[in-house]
Amino acid sequence: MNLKTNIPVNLDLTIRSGQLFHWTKIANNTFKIIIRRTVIKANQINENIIKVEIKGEKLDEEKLRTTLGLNIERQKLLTILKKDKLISQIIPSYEGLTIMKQDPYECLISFMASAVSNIPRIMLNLNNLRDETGTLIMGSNDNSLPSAKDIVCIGEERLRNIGLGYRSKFIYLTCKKLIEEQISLASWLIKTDSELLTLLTQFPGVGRKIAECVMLFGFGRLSAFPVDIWVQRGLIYLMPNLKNMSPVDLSEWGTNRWGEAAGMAQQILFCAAKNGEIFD
DNA sequence: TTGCAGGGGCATC
DNA sequence: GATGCCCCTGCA
Repeated sequence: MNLKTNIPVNLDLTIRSGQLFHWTKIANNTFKIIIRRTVIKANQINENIIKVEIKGEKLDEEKLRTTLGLNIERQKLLTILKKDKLISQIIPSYEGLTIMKQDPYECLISFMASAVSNIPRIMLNLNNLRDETGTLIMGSNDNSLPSAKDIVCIGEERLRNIGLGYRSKFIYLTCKKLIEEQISLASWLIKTDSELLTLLTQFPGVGRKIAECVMLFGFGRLSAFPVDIWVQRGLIYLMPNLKNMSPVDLSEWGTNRWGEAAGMAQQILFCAAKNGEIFD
């Protein structure tokens, strides 16, 4: 199936931008992405076409487009950011970047695993978690992420053996809470942003940063603005007068400044800072 | 080899 | 609000 976009997109840039951890590169411009019980092979044909093949559970075209971030109004968001004199200077390298849409539960577990870690390690931990405790996706060689129930059965010790360190306790307790309180994350889709932030930060091990990531990448809240060390550095480079603000305050600041384009702004800032582009 | 920093959060003061 | 601690991996 070919997915077309009206505005150029860059799959490679998007996938490697640190928003999704469940993927492998299998060829030039071709990636294998695991989401829930589906394996998506995505191959960028040209700047407006991505060819996809799927294994496991079916996803219709609309769902695939949403998953790959092709349905958000990027033209509109970029227009907002380009009017901002500060951030507009770093946009050109990242015009093809988009925000993908993950499963809320998988996104929550993934970003809990990301705390005080680094991308290679996060991907290693999550790969091992899937391989050792997930279940095989029919018609593929890949496992899906274990469910909350699975993780409760596995126990904290097993998570530690997988290498998740002190995050193991938090992930275990969060899954226990999900099961015991019969929480359906899907039912949170109708919550307001501030309600969602409050609910997410009630999970053990989930503070402002992780909650904002889950809102942005799992719930499609494009005005969320997660602030980690890289985004903080990026902001301070562009606006030195922000240097005394805490990450929590910067998060609010970003959402207030860029509104519905805040999520896109943070992703651009994150990439620019990590690539060393914003330092001279 | 060693030391350090890495997409935080929490308890304690 | 500031500080120490939680774990372990990649990297210099």
